Amino acid sequence: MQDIQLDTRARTLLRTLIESYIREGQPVGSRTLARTSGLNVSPATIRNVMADLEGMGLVHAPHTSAGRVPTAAGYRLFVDALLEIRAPNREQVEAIESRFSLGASTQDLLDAAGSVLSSVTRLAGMVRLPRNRQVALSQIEFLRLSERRVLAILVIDGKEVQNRVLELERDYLQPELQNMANYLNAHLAGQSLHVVRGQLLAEMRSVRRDLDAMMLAAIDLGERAIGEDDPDDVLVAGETQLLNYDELADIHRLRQLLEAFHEKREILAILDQCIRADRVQIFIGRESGLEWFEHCSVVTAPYSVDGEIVGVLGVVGPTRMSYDRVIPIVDITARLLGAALNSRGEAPKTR
Amino acid sequence: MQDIQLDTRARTLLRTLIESYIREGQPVGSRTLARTSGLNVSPATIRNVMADLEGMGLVHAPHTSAGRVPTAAGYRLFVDALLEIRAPNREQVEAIESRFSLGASTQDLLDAAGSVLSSVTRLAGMVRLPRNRQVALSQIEFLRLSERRVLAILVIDGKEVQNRVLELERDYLQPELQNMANYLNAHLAGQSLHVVRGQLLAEMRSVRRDLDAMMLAAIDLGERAIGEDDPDDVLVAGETQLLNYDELADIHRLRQLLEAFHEKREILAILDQCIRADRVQIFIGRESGLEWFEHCSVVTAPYSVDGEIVGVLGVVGPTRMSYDRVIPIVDITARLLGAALNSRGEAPKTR
DNA sequence: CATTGGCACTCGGTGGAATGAAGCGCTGAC
DNA sequence: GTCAGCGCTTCATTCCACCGAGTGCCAATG
Repeated sequence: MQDIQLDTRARTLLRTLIESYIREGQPVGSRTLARTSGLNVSPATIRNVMADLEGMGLVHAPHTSAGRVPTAAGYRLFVDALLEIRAPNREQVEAIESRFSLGASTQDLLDAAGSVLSSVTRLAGMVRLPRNRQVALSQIEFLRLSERRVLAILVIDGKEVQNRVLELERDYLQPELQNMANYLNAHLAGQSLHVVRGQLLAEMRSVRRDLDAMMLAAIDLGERAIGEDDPDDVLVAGETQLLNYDELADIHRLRQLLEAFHEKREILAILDQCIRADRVQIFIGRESGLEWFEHCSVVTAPYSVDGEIVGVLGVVGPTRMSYDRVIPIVDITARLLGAALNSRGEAPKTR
Repeated sequence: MQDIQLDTRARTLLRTLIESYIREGQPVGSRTLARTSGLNVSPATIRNVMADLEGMGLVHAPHTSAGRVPTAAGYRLFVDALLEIRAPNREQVEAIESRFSLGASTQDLLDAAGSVLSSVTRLAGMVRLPRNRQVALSQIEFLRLSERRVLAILVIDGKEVQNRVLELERDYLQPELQNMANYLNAHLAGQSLHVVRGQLLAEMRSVRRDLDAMMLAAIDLGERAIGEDDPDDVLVAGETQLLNYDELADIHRLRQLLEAFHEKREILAILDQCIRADRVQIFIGRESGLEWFEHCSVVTAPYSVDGEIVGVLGVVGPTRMSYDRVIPIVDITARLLGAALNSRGEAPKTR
């Protein structure tokens, strides 16, 4: 895959070819290209160029006498160098924005993002749930369930609530637990979860002897409550949209695809690859490393809160999706989701 | 749809026809029937009988010279009168039983039930989540989140935890909340949720003037915490199994089907119809009231805890599913799920 | 009267041939 | 380098003939 210098004409042709193929879904012949490319050349000339492009592996003829179809490499070059991103339509932006209602919970916002992606792009949407490392812990409480089981309640951002059942070695009475919670709240509330965790660990290691037994137990308990992080997960929306695309209509493949969405593990793997990138990323066909993604592409963008990337969202669809439309939508959705999550951040501090 | 008296021979023929169609998925001709029915009659005779059956609307010929295919009415008669349920295979029962691991949470058990149904029957499984009216409330706690928002924590069966955020008219301080929780726990813990609710309402109405302000507030709070029941929901598993059946392979229908599973509302409606029946129930084709169920059947069975029906589970598949295999599986799964939920019921009382 | 064998008829599916359209490669001219 | 033209390849569609499965009807039979 050495990168190849193409003259302007070849680039124009490749671009119009791909655009046409994305629109029509059928091999594009030289005559069509001659008409639509805007260049003033004859089909014969175009045929020559196409032969070159085929030699470079950018296009491919399904059979001797059919038009050309872009290859994965062709798409790659296209999105990297030839694609003109449509300026995001103002109405669309507003339409998306309106789906993120102001008072919504994190879960609602994520759901909304998934459904926006899927409905606006008519593809399958997916949202990597945010790591909650950097969300602020506003309160922690313990509740004795039974002899050795304690329910830890984490209130995050003053809104989200998480429960965890802890199995303990000895029995704690409710007043004890109350005290520990008070201690932890006094010291740690308002910090982000991973900071809290770091502090707890640090305190446990270094200043152990300076603390009385209660605080020590409190720290231990706190660490255990925070430590067992939920297994990160991914949210998928509108996978049935993919039934609309003929090239995926092979029942067998389709089943594989839908099951992958169900399992989610592989989707997760793809999204995890993107979490570092700070802008829109595109995987074409097998670039994702999954064979059954042969005819699929993935467009993702990370979203961030407080300048820190907390998750990724994106869409999956046929390789011939209209990137010019999809890319800005994914981009905007990521931004707006980030913004929505952000604006909701000022938790009313309690106590 | 007057019920029709069929002589033994006609019944035998209808049965073998349907059995054959379920196996092969293709119209059944008179010769095949003559061979497989076990009756010692010629194809010609069978043709006469088939003409009668067709007159009664039990079978139908897709075109002049094809074999016969059962109609919805035919299936109905078949499952009502002709079907011989296979005795549940002991190994299968054990296989299913083993999927309900002993210590699992309610959610896990329900998931397991869905996945068992889908994998064993190779159809789409669904489980109506149990109404939690009759599960015992073992503990209730309140946690002040911010000025007017209180988190109510319901511990059910000593295991399950439910959170609800209540928006209140005035500010309550944590000690106040603690008192109210104590009061409620003392009076109500261990009762089933709907009993609790009834008690709360009764007390509020009748003995209002005998209670001090605190208890009154406590009762109000308790009522609000319990009152907003989660919207009941349904769990769907393995809907991609349906992609295996040719008769549903029409992409368009398939999409409708999968989207229905996604939406779940219509599935819910079907399941709700079954919640009263105390045994396996079967809907064939349009009997469910949904046109797009044309070629689908639904087999359901309620499951119960403590003798009280708390939910329904079942499968959806093509009309020509093998009822003799599916029915006992659905039946057993329902029983085993009930048993598993039951054995887990003895909540360790706290406090 | 129920049963049966026979016969003509009707469809749907299959396979091959014919036709047409789309499009390419190549060549030779400008 | 560009282009028109020619011949070739391939796929898709159509048409037709044919086969097989299966029916409906009828007349014969016990």
